[in-house]
Amino acid sequence: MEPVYPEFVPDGSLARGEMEALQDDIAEAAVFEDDLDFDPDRVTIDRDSDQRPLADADPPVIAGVDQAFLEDDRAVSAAVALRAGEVIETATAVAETAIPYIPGLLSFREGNAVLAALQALSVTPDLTVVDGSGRIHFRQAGLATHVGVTLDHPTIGVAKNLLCGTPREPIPERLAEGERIPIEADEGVTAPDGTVIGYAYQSRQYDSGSTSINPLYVSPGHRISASTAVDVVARTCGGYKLPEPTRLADSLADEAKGTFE
DNA sequence: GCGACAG
DNA sequence: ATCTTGTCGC
Repeated sequence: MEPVYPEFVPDGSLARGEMEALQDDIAEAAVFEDDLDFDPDRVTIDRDSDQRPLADADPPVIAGVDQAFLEDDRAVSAAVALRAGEVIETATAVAETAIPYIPGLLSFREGNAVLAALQALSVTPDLTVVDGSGRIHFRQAGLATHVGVTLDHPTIGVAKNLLCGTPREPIPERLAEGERIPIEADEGVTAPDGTVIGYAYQSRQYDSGSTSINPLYVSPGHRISASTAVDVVARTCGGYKLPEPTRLADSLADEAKGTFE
């Protein structure tokens, strides 16, 4: 995979206003509806789902990317590609973090590392799960959207915290596993008020007890709708809070740090 | 001026 | 994100 729109490749030397203007352009080019080359219902991490003799096609390849940071100004990005829960390829890459972490401008800090890791993959995933937000972003151009549009590749953003937007209903202390609550655009988002820009999704929950797990915040990156994005994430979670592609990329990024030190 | 803010 | 051992609760 390589950039289809080089003009969207994150440039950390831009002025803040220019970065935000670029995000507006990216949001304009983003497609927040299903435009996939595979059937999302065929997404699975069940290794045995492919044992049917007459399966008409291979399950789609889903990739996950995550970053870890070196002590200098470099980010290590790891990409893991899976087909039916089977790791078929991994790749890592490093890139400079031109700017510090600034809410709303994350893609200008980590975007190049992500693009480098995805380019290092020889396989072209059918969809990539990115750590961070997609459409749940002030200008509807979070890391997942920025990367997806730049590559014109289907992406989903999975964040552990909500950046902006308003839950349709207050998030309870404890959500049951599988529950999803729409996140709607408000005054702080450049989308019509009430637009569903993502979902709070409870990927895992303890059966009972005092402690509970927080939900994930899933949003479309590019070429997928908010509801399909949650469905896909639900299909890739296997007993852990994070979807398998992201979880594996997370640990790989940590291991890879030693390689670039 | 205050508050809120992915990783 | 990152610094970090044990520890409380499934």
